[in-house]
Amino acid sequence: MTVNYRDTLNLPDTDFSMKAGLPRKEPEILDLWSKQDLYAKIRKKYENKELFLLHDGPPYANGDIHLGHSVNKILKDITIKYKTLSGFDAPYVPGWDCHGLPIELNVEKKHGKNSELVKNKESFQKACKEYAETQINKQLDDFKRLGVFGDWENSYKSLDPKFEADIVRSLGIIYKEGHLEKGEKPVHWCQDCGSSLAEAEVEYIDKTSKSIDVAFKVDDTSIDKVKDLFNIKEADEISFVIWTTTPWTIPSNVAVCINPEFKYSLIKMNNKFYVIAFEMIDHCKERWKQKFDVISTIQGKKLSDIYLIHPFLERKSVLLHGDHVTTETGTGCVHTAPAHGMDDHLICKKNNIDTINSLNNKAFFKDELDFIAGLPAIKADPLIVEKLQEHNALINIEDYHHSYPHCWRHKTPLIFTSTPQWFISMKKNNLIKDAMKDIKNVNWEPSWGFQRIESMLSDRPDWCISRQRNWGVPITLVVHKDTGEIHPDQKDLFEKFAQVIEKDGISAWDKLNLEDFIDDHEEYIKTSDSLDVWFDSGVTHFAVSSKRFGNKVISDLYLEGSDQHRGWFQSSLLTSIAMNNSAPYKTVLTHGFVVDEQGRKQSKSLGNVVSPQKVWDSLGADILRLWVASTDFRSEMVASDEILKRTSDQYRRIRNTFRFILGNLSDFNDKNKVEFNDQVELDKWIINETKILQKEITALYESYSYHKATQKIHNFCVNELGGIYLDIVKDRLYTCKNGSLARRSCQTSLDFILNVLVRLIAPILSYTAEEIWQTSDRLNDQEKSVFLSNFDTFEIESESSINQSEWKRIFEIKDAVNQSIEEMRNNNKLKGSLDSVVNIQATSNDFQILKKLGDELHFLFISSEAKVKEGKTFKIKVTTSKNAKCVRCWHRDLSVGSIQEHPELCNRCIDNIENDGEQRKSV
RNA sequence: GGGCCUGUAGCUCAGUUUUGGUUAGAGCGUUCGACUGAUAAUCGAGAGGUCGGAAGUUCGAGUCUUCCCAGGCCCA
Repeated sequence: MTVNYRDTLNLPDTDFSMKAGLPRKEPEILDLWSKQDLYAKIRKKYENKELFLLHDGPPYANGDIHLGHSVNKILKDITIKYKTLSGFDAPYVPGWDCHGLPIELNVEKKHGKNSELVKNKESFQKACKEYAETQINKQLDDFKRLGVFGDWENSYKSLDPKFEADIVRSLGIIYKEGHLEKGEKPVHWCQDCGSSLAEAEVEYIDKTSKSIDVAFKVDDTSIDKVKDLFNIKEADEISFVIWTTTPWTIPSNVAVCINPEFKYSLIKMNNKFYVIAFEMIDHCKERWKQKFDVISTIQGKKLSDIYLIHPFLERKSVLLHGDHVTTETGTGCVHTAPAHGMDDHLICKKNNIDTINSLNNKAFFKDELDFIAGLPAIKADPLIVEKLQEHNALINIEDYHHSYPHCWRHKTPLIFTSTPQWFISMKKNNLIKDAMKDIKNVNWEPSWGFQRIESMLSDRPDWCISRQRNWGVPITLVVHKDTGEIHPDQKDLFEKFAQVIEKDGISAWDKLNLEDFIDDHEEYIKTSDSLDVWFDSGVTHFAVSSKRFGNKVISDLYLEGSDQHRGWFQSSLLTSIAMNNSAPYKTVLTHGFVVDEQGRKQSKSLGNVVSPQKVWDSLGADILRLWVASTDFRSEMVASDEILKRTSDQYRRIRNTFRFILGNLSDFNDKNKVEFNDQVELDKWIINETKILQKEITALYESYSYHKATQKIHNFCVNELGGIYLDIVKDRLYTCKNGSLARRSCQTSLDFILNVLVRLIAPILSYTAEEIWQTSDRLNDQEKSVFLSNFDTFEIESESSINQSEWKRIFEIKDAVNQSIEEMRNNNKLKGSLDSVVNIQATSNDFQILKKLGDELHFLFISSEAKVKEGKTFKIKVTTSKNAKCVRCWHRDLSVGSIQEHPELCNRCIDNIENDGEQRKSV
């Protein structure tokens, strides 16, 4: 280029860099948000708007946050930001669950199990509290780093004395409503914890146990009856054979169950007589490796009112009927120890048979059984087996592999044993019935959430809320020291104790003197159990939502992982029904778990864990946010290096689209805006497309379909913008006269797109949206942050000479032209599309449409010339332009070389440089 | 073992309900090409799928039924 015509062009100019550098830039934006106190500003702006309450389920205050936490917080944040931009008052109060065993174990580990600090309850509680607080601070920084907006300074923590007091008050209300019950039921017990465990603390791991088949002789009082039933005369004694995998429970046996619907057979083996289920004969032969004869078979239901004798204790054991008896394995006769099994417990309760527990309240064998006295339950197995052998009651012993409950912390096998516990009863005051009814009024998202919680509720046992631990809220009950009866004033005592705890924390319970509260204090004692931590988080609707957003407020949304159908969704539901007779939420939305590319769960041992910290340090939190948003969170969410790389690609495309738009708006302001009716037709088209997009995207946000929203935004950048609009419009932006209508019309559209798009991406790409906002004065002059702006609602403009469906057809033709140009390229007939001349023969309809573009048709194809004529068929002919190339606009035109002053330029460019500039109507 | 859920191109997702219907779509990536005025960017074109598997219903199945396989959550 002899003359520097490049300077006569309007080329893009922006500080918005192509390379994002998110790991460096994001902390700066975080600082900016913090400095301008953005969250408080948002609250102020929306204080009188309609409330949208997303109530945060508290993560446990232990350990670094992992990808699952990130998914959960980001989904919540996207939702909150979308609702905010939609004009709702959508506060977010994050919280933490702070009591419980894992924290105790960490503190024990840190200070030593036998240290003075740990042994003293008060100092131990203090240490637990301090530990939890350090964990919270660490997690808090990480949650903030994700770009999550919330009231971080006023987050809720279940360790706050005020919160602890509200837990006590909640229990008080539940007590008043008649749902509390003292019971002695078998619970999972961990010998290492010295405590019963919640369902959530139990883990099933494969284990090999000793399984034994044990003979229970028929008692003298019943032998004749049994002989009659089986029609046998010669037998002196007959035994029922049971099978169990827990020999240590034999001393607690009080019954043997059979299924009345099954058939039972009398068999003769080694000259002795036994009864087993008919269906289990082959199974037993195989397991026992014995031959035996079947003497006779009768229906199970005939075997009633029969007593057996315990194999080595002087005690009778009764034969019971039960539907829970199956023919899956064993003998069809089930050893029943109500102290150590839920089915056993229930069937004995039904038949009014007392529980006998040979374990003491620490799950060691009581003194009365001298051969095993003082042993922990499972350790007694070999001695029990020996004892059975001595009494000729052991038919068979073998290894048995099964999935067995283990402690989630210790990974050691649990036992099931009865201890005195406090329960929230499901039936006593219709709690479960009311809950089952109310879940029908909740919107479960996805809809199968309903089936899930329904089936879980329908078979759930009473809720054991007692824990024999130290780091937890005390069950502030006062009971009679002899009878165990609850004090008559208990209803009022809850509030009194709550006030003490609110002032001095949970340690105050151990220190307070009953004489300060009741007159008959000498007759009563304080209970020492603490509350199940699930109770703590279960009452956040009371301790947090009700307190901050109005009494008995019902949250719009609970949003947690699908595991919470058994956890928090349920504990919240049950306490809320018990306290307020209503579910605490209107909608429950669940997300799946994070898995690796093979669909397996992420675990340290598999080495497939993606750390969120690494992601935001290397790629940026916005990439993590985009990954969360672009994944269908309703099922498992796959995370891997490749997927994050794809996500970065997607991000770059969106970023570069903004960069291009920002670059071409550097000289644009409100005064330059062109009225819609005066705009070039193509610019009108993209404005309408953008409005349609906005409508679609907000609808997708509304239905939590973030992955579809993300895809649509990206596709818009790629297809409508990159592939069509921006590509075509470049010519006009760069080459038209600076202040010309042709150029300003286009900038008006770009400005519109920018305004709409930056808001649409803000809930997801929060950092980038803010960076864009801060880069552009046009945006920044509206509000100081994108999050102080709102979505607008738009009407589709119809004052266009070419409507949207005609444009659709035009772009189909453009696709066809592209293919023809490509063919020419492949044949080396031309290189760039500006080398081409396009001739179209179109049928009537197409002709009428294309004609509307007039002389500007070639700009549509980015060719140097284009003509259309009417014909019977549709044909495209692409030829190579013979004309010289204009060095400024790169179009090939006949006029190039014909003007003396500018021999390298075309007429159009000269017009744009020296005269009024060209006119554009359509393209 | 049971309940609920998932399985469509290398990757992320549409399409599966109310309505079973021509050659199953998109974007990314990949390959080839163009441009060098969005440049570690952008534009164009191409390749890529026995819709987890099998059987069945039907004139016709990604879509309906049954079974199986792999995986997830929760339980036992």
